[in-house]
Amino acid sequence: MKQQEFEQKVKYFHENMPPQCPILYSMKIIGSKWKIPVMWYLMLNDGQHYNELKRSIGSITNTMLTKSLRELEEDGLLERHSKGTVPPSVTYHLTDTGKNLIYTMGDLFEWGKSLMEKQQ
Amino acid sequence: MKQQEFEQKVKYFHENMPPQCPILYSMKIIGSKWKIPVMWYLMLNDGQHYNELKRSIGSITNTMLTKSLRELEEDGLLERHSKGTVPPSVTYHLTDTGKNLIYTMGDLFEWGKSLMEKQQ
DNA sequence: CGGAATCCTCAACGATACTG
DNA sequence: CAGTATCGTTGAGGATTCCG
Repeated sequence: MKQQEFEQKVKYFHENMPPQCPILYSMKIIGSKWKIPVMWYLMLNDGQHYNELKRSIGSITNTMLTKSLRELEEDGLLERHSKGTVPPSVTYHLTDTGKNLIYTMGDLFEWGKSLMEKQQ
Repeated sequence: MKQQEFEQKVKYFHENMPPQCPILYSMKIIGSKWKIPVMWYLMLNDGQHYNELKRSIGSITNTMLTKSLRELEEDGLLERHSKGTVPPSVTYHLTDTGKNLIYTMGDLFEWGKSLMEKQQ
């Protein structure tokens, strides 16, 4: 990245900044401990059931998985599909907004990866 | 974004995933409350003094500003330049890694912005 | 199977005061 | 000017148990 590109980006940020910072807003939505893992394993295998997802993630508790799913649903990053049967059958699906988020994370993935490699 | 692009990204993530997830790694570095604001105001005006930066951010305490600055320095996102004089004169400067991070946030900025607009 | 309810712990953060 | 030191608070997250 050139200095000039950076300055253009700064200018763009400045001119397009709404009252509340969109980055902080995004971080609030995806910043809690299990949000990224949930989105991640749903990305790898969309439409997983609750317990399937729980096994994929591994160490998450019911409390936190439920809480994360509810919040992500409320923010429109995923959808909950229930069949309403007994026993229950519920699957979770990324929305376009959710997929866009994952896609958006590509650059941060690269940034973190190169920093990891630099630090060891 | 098309479904095909998304799937290519998923494939890429999968094939390039190191033992520890780079996104979680990044979030750990910049996820605490004041990291983004500190980087942000340093981006808007690089080379600010400690108290200048404190006034820019506004509501941050000494404790948290110092802690954030130390950690960001340790992770190589900014540099601390001290003149070693009395009274002290210290300025803070983004490194290339730090500038790259800010630049990288562009997509997340857009994602959050469009979600904000959608939600009200 | 897919959760809900409760209780508990600890670390992040804040408030305040002080200093070379 | 550029921080430290100390203490108090709060809420995110964990552990456990129970339920239709």
